[in-house]
Amino acid sequence: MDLGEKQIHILNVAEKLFAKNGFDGTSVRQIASEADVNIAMISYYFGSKEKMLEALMHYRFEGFRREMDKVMSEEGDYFEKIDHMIAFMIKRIHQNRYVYKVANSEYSKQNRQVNFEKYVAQKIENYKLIEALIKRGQQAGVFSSEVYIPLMIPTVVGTYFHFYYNKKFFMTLFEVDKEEDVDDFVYTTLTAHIQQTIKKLLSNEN
Amino acid sequence: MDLGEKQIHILNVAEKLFAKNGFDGTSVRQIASEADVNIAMISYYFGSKEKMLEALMHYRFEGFRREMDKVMSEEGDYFEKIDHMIAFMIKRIHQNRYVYKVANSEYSKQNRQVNFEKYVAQKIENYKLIEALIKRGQQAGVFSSEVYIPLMIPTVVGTYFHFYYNKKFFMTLFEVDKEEDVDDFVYTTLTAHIQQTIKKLLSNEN
Amino acid sequence: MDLGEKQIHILNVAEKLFAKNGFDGTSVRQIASEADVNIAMISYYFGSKEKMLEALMHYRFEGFRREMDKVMSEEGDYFEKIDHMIAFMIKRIHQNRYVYKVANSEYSKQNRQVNFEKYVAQKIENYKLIEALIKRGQQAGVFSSEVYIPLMIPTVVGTYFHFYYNKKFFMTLFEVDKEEDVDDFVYTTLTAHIQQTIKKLLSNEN
Amino acid sequence: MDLGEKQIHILNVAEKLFAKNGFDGTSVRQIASEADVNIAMISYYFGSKEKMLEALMHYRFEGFRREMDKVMSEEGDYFEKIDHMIAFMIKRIHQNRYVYKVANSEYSKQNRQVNFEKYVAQKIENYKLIEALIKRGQQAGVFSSEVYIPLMIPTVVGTYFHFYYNKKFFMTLFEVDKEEDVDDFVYTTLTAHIQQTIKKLLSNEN
DNA sequence: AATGAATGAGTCTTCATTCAT
DNA sequence: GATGAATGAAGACTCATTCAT
Repeated sequence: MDLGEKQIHILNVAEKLFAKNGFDGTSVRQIASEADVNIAMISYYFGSKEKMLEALMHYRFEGFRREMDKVMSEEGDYFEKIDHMIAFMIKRIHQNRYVYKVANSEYSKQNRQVNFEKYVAQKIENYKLIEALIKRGQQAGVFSSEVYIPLMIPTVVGTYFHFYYNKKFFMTLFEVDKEEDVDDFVYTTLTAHIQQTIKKLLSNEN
Repeated sequence: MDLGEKQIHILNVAEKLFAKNGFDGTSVRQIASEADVNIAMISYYFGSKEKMLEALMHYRFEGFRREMDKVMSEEGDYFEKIDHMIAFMIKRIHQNRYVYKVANSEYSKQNRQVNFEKYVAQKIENYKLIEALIKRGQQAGVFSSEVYIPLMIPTVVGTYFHFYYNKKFFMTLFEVDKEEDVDDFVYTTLTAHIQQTIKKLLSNEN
Repeated sequence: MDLGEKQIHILNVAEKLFAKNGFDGTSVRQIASEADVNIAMISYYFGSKEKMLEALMHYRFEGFRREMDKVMSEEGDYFEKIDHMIAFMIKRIHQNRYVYKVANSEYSKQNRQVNFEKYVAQKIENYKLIEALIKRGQQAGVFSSEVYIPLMIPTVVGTYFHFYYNKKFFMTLFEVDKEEDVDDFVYTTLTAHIQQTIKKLLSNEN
Repeated sequence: MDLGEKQIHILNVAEKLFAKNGFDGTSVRQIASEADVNIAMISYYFGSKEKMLEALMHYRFEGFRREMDKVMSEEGDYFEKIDHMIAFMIKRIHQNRYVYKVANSEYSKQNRQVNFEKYVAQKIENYKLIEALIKRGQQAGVFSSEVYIPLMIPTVVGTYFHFYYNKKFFMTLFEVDKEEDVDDFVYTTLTAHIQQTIKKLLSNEN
């Protein structure tokens, strides 16, 4: 599906509303009104509310694997590669946090009418990339072998999300008042924390 | 608010439906029908859908702090205390995973009509408990000081949730087919992973 | 029906709420809550919401005819009798304005479930009293004969009600600000206006 | 707001139902069903039940002042002008008696959600027209000065309404059986009664 | 290609009343 | 005599989608 300017505008509006009020909590009326577009356009362009979310996810997630591949092939030792990888993941997720939020939420529902096939396929591909890196590091004797590789994803990604969903709470603890400084905090302190956590976990010494 | 048997029954039904279909995705009709109760009872007992969620959260979260306090005062060295604490947290959260899911989801919404004051107050209390333990460990020279204490919560809790929201995916990687074995996995492997992660992070050697 | 203290209390509360929000606009819940009485009591005491209104009307309208009879037998010439009668009517109606308001409103509805038999019977009796007085005056040659006797009731009563329903508007025109001064205005100026109107209408000179 | 054919149809249906059963006593379901229109159309066209009433009032009251102005500028002496004015007012009000009934009823409620600003503004304008006429008559020495001008409105309008709300009763007294003859009665006898009343009140002789 | 009107199913909540105690 | 729990019907309104143009 090739997206026109108007479609993209609608997706941007929808993304923000979904993040603010949830998928169910956002009506197509709201989206149409905020995007200054006729209500019928959503069905017209995307077919349905659900398919609009699919289009949004595709639009945002596209290119993740390719870029991550590139990042991981940058020169550096294994720990540096981990650093790059985590920094990239957090940055990418943070930039697309709105879609991820809706995606996570809808994905975990049972009788979902949203099609997550592509989303899952991408998850698998990304996991394989990470697994491959760690296994190579283990074979090289740099990384500890006593580690649950699949569970490192939840630690990286889950740390970010639990922080972000409760950012008000945590930013108070760090005495960060301004909303604008959150981005900064994510790219510096939070990223550093996750990198430190994973690297220590992978380290051989204990 | 003291809950009668019927109220508790309704809350149990609501909890599962909320977890399955989301708060907005669940109608009071559905709840009433599944609980085999007249629709009007929800308003009668709880006042509104939102207040029912508040009642549910109160019902489930009550006692957390007291129990956690108890767990942390069990004998053992600092690392054992961390082990106990994490095991307790994961167990408690896993048992109440349904409410936590709804709570997290609704909490992160903007124009929410659900009152989260108690929920937030509890978060703070729990955090203080953890912070106190770690600071004592640091003063005793057992724990590393180069650590972002507040961010350890997201690492513990976020790891669990991101695992659980995507359990289908991760259980495939661990070749666990049966739904019943998930509980087991959470209490053994996942708990071990989180304990290992946090303990390595807190360790002085690196 | 003999009314206990509690019943009367409920009727007083109901009366005010009906006047404020209309009969349909007032729920038995509201009445029960404001009267600090169990909801079931309304049905228990009166049978239904409608029958409660009937009880209220009976309670308030009782004695009207007897008193009016007495007023009209006071000594004085025919015009003085008219003065006394109008003053009495306005006073009585003003005192019971709340019930009259509901009664009027409900009475004019079509598919009403409220029984207005007694109310109508009383109307007729009152009319006969007035008619008799005027006819006597006409026979005595004091009152004009070119007058529609039945239509004088609407002129007396209607003037009061249209004034009262729009009291805010008219009190502004008379530069009366305080709500408390309305009673005074009704008993002096408004009563005088109606008396003047009817007496001129009945006068023989023109 | 420009009204289409369907909107006007809905308003006509609503008007009659409101008059019959009151505003609260009429459900949008009823209106929609009687007007053979989907329920959602009421919200779609008017926004809400309350706003529908506002639209109805606007639709019916529009043009009153302009027409009344015209009527009052017809040639004739002061008393003839009063005759014309009263005849016009009664005719206009009688034609729109349904809306007036609801408007009066809702206007006198306390916590009303209906916006009556325009309605009140119109009341004031109409009053000024009447006041001006009477004052000119007084200055010309034709009308008595011992008269409460603002209270003449309640006498004109209130007489009509109290008659109409109790038309069954009064028509019995006049031995008018057929509903169709009521219109006639209003335009002849009732109008004559009101004209006579007001003119006698304004006359200098007494 | 794009739209405003229209739809029917669905939302939560409140209603007056009754029932068992 | 009095009550709190419970009921089924109805309340106004909003939903995502479709249709005729």
